[in-house]
Amino acid sequence: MEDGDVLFRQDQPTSGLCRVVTGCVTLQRSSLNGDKLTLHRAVADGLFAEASIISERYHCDAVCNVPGRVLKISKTDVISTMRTTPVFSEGFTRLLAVQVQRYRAHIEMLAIGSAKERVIAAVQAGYFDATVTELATRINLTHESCYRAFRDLCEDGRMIRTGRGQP
Amino acid sequence: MEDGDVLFRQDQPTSGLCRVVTGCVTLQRSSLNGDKLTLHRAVADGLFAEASIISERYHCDAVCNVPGRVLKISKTDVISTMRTTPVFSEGFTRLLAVQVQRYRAHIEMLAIGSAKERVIAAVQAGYFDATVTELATRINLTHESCYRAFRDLCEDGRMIRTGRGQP
DNA sequence: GGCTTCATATGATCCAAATCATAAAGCTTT
DNA sequence: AAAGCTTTATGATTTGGATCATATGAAGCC
Repeated sequence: MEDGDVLFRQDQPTSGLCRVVTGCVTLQRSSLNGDKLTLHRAVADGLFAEASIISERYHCDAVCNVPGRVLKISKTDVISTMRTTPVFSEGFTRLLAVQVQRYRAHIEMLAIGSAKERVIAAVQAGYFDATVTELATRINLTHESCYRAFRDLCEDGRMIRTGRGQP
Repeated sequence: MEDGDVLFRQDQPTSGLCRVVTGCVTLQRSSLNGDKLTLHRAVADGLFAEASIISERYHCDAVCNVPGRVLKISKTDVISTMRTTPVFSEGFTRLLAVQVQRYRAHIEMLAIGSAKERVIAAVQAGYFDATVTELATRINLTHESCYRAFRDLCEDGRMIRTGRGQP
């Protein structure tokens, strides 16, 4: 899996769920006006496309972010394993529940009105793992506003930034 | 269960998941500055507090919206039933997966910049089931902006509103 | 009936974030 | 090393949504 590789695309029929062994995959949806929205990012040992087992079509694109390896598990395998192995069921359920909580937290973050507060919340939640532009997009801000928020927060002494190159 | 009844509160230890038989329950979180955020609304036959089986404490409040009956299922019961009854496991998983999709759709909606477009998307998604104020809060708008969006959309001929009293 | 409360609705004003513009630093690539 | 790209960064301007103010109609209550 190389950088930019598309593992599946929105509206394609679902084949099953995926496990990231190494590397990183982002799930994104393109809206009608063309701009992309990152919904989830799966890193090593993370699962994605969990919803694929219940829906017939993927509802977002999966694009490779960091080169690595991905394991595909077919839909039928998942369902049969769930029937035979309760531990797997439990683990899978737990995983989905964690996702639900994560999304809830994200929605809560998006409800924060002020850009500064939203940026702080995002950084505290560990969202700042790539570029500022990417962080900004994830929390519905322009990169300009995000840079300014960083600057102001540093000026206020609420944040200290070191080594810009690697965040 | 009467209107305004609190079924559980944020940070209380979890007891299990709940099923709405009749009535309606909203899950909401209060932020630090005191204003509430609706995360989910469960109507008849809906489950809520699914995440309770994996976390030790509730991470939001459950408040009765419309009087009715709610069934509580203990955490241990859920886990043991999952072990013995694969069909239950499957159904539960499906439910969580649906939730994940719902949240993803919601996040996507919140990414819509223009108030007018966001309101349209919300209405199309079936969010307008109560008051305008409530709809506005759910999509991170003030009720004023929401009313204006409705008015403008009607003026543009993109929407027709009838019978204001009951939406 | 009169009172309160809430949802609806709109006008006026303000402000923060978007937009537009520009530039330097860093990094690939040729 | 020069060219081309992205990321970081900030200034100037605009604008759309928030805020504040106000009014009306409907529901509930004593």
